[in-house]
Amino acid sequence: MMFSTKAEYGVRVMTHLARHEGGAAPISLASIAEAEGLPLAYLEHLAARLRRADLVTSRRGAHGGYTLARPAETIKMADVVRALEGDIAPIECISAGPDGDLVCIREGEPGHEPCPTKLLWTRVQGSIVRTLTDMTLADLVRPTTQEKTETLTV
Amino acid sequence: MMFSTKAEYGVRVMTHLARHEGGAAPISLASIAEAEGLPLAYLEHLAARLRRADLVTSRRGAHGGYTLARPAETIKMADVVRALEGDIAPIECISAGPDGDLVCIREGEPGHEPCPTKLLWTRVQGSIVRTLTDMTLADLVRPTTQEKTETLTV
DNA sequence: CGTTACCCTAGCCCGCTAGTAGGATTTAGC
DNA sequence: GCTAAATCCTACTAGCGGGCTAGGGTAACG
Repeated sequence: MMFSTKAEYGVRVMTHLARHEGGAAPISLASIAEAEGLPLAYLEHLAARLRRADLVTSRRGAHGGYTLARPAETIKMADVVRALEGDIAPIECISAGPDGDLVCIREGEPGHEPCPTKLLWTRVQGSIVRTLTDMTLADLVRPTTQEKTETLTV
Repeated sequence: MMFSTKAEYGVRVMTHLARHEGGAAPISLASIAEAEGLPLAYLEHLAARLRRADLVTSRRGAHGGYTLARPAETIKMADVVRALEGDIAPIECISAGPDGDLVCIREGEPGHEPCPTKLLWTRVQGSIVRTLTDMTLADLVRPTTQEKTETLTV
């Protein structure tokens, strides 16, 4: 398993919001929880993460709830997943340095070249991030043209 | 974090074997453990997985050890990772059905269309599997042309 | 002013990861 | 054959993170 249910549930919350966004009326978490069959108390944590990442906006009080912070077309799934799971790294040894590019933990220890495996993990990371940034929330909501056998076999 | 140290250590063992495979003499786990700075007892578990997957062959007794089961060029990294980590699925709800293609857990429950998010996870899964099957062990061992900024920024 | 919702903090349980421990078995070399 | 070097196998464990629950505080609508 690679992503936890945080990503799964959170993405489902986002798609629910995107689909039922008719008027300006916000949607309560409780109704989402019921519709999706997910525990409300847990969703609150995830909603908090989404809000802190400015992906949704909230309105408190009666008839309050959540709405998307911006149009679904402009919400990259990479941002959603990152808000929920934290940085996207396939493995501990690889992480994003301050300058933004990927570094191996033991890079710099003299005589100790970076993991020979760095090439592998950076490629995996790259392909994940690439597919995630190429998709927007709108892609998940579209009338589902169900492009079936587009994926590889395991 | 997506892959555990099982994948990391295991891949390092494989690259170590690929690089130091001069003659027919097998390489002991103890020497690998020392060279890579990894705990021997733990590597034994990983070596067992690699052996059961027919990726390495072992010789017991004095001067025993491990060798690659076949040339590095023919060893796909996807097989290595799968041997170590189990099936490659980005998330619980998606798994490989008996027929080989990906199914959503709650697919089939009537009225309940598959996760609207299935498209997302299958694409992520596809891209991971694709990069992993496109690389062989030989690619990790080559004189490392260090293709630096090929990866995306996080 | 009460109800409806979001918001925050704290904590709990369980399974898995990352090991350790200890022994049994096989082989090479003296 | 004996011994040392190695793989094999099973069992056990500490710790941590995931996946929640609990309980209260706070803003807004009617």
